[in-house]
Amino acid sequence: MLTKEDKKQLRKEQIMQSALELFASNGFYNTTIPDIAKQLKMSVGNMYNYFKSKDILAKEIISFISKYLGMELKKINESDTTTQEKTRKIIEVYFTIAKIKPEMIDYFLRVYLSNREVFKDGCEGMICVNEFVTEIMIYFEEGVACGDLRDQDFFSAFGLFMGYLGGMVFLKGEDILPRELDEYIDDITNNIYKALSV
Amino acid sequence: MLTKEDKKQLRKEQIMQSALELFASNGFYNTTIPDIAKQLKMSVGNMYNYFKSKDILAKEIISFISKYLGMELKKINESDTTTQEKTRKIIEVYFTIAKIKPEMIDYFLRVYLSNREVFKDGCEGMICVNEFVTEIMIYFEEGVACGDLRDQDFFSAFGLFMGYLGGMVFLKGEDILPRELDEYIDDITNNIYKALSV
Amino acid sequence: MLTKEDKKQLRKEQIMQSALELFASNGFYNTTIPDIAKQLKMSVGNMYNYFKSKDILAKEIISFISKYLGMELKKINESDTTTQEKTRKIIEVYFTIAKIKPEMIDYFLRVYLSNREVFKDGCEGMICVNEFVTEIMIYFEEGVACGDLRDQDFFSAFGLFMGYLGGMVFLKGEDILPRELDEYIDDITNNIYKALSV
Amino acid sequence: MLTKEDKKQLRKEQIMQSALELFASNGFYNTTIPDIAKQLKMSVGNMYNYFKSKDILAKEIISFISKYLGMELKKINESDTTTQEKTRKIIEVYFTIAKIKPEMIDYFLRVYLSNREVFKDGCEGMICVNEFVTEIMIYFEEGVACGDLRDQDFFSAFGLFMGYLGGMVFLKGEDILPRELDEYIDDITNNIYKALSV
DNA sequence: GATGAATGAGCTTTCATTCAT
DNA sequence: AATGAATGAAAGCTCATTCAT
Repeated sequence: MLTKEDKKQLRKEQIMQSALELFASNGFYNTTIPDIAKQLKMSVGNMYNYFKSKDILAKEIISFISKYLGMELKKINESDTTTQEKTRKIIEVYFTIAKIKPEMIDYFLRVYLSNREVFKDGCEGMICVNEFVTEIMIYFEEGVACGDLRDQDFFSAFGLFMGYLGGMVFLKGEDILPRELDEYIDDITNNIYKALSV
Repeated sequence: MLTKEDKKQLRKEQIMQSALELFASNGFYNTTIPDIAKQLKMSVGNMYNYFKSKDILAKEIISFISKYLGMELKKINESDTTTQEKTRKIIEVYFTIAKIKPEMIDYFLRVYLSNREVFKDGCEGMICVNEFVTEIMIYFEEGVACGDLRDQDFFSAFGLFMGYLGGMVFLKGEDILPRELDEYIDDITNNIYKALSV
Repeated sequence: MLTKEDKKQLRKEQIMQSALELFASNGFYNTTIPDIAKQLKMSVGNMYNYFKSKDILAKEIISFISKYLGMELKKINESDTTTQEKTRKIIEVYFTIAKIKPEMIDYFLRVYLSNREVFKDGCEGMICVNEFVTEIMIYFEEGVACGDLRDQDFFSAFGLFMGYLGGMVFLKGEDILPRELDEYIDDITNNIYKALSV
Repeated sequence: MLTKEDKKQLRKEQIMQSALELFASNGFYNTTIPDIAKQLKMSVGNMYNYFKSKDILAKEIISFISKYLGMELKKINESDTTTQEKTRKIIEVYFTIAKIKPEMIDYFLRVYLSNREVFKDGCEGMICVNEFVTEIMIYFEEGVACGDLRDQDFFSAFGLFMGYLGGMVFLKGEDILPRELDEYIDDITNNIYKALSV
């Protein structure tokens, strides 16, 4: 049977999931605590038994997402393939999540990146997206180590990779892309690999 | 001497400049009309003689920025150089603006891209950033036409270019980049050109 | 003991009563939500937990009044008397209410009838004063049925009856009437009955 | 040629006419001075050269209307006909004005009667509708004098007459009347005359 | 833990009126 | 007389958070 702790953790995750969806689709400032409570059929007051403030809720969500994305990337990093194949896999995973759990990527782009003031205290630098960034770093460093990727400043590579993918998902979200994200995978893999490889 | 029309236009631009700075540094929802008015030493009510609503103000600002950036890019497109050199110039201009008028790029990234609900009516698709996007399109198509760039989906190239640059400026803004933006210009030019060239 | 529902309903009625008084004496546009809240020693925000908007509050009040007046008239309609006596009773009831609960009649005349734009959505036609008008209709039709009243267009009779009574209360409110309303009952009964009877 | 005085008076009347229309159709509080100025293609500031305040403008308008209605009634009073015929004529005139210059009657009902606070200072009692009321009084007293009308309290008769007519126009305005106002003239004349005659 | 009424500061917007030109 | 920018107080409404139950 579930312990009290477990039950509380479960409830917290339910709240985070609901909040994640609402924040991602309506934005941080256009989502109210009552909105979240209503979606959960929970009282406003009780929400505060789980998260002391709206900001804290937002921060816990981004950590949660970072862990989730990090885990997915870890699988790729640990797989036994070429750097090129890993590059493609990362893009595929990113786009797949953008398709089946769009709220996650949207949260990343439209809540976390867009409202830095909310994350100022407690998520300085990349603290709250640490797991995710770490895996990208591993991907890059291993690529360099095995001689596939050029040895350049990590952030230069990171900006390229993540800026590019984020940009594409954003364009898709804005209904500006003429084709499905999947259909760009070849092009993008190609572009990124050409850019990063030796 | 200035006509009444001119004076009004001037005042509008002063308001836009002040609002631009405040929106860019504090975010759209954390900047209030009284904040803007106070910075201008103007009454709240009078602000509404120039812009009928906060949203409209935000929209006029993004159009203004788009025109400004578009103009800068136009100069590059019209210059007589190689595509590679143009690529570098675009990056330089982008980073220069990010340095001397950081509020412009910040507004782009943190207000325009981040609060789409505000720009929903009137800035659908890329209407309000039309001038800017158009110049990137020209850069790309001319590069393809003269055989320098690979002929791929425009958005795939656009996402790479703009996602990358935006990502770098963002990282800089977050104080995550270990070096100055300028110092990345070589790497980035290299990466982008490798990605896009034939 | 009172259930939560009951308590909420009670509070709603307290708010309606306060608002009714203020609207009736100061007018709809000269009564602010803070005014109402202050009279109730309640916070502005909390008011909105009971009524989603000032307009909705105004509409619920008129329905409330209509029901109250309708009930009073119903008693008369159901009493076993002559049409002439009923006519007098209606006038008496109307004037009595105008004396002991003047805010009700005033609300009717000075808020409901005077600010139609407020009641446009949701109170079209006579929806919100349905109960009241229905009883007048019953009075009239029964009077016709039993041969006491002339069979004429209902609205012609309604306009006479209600316009007349409203007009008198209005004149009283303006301090124009030289005598008390009660003292006009004979005259008015006489005039109306002469006008409507066969 | 027009003197300065005349020109000013003319302009004042133009303003009053525009304001009358706007007040009557949108209500006093929903009509702004800029609204009126715009309709007149005149500047806001200049409006204040003609009327020192919005309230004063409203008061001058009601006096203007009262004079106009008084004049029309005077013609009837001075005509050589029976009281019954005069009664009908008054109703006809009232309904005719309600049809061809609806803003006048609407102003009376929806601005003057409905926003007493505006007319408190300067239009106490019936000062500002004096000309109009006087003619009704003359109609009534002559009717009594010549033995056609019962000698009752004037206000009892006035309330009946004006309450009735006002009520009918109001019902028409609300689109509640099933027939045209004209078609009620017989009924109403009949009802009023039965009520008032000996 | 759970409820939701209560608070109150703060937001965007409006508008009668004034005043420099 | 004419303009319209400027003022500033005030309105309706929202919402994160608290607290009595």
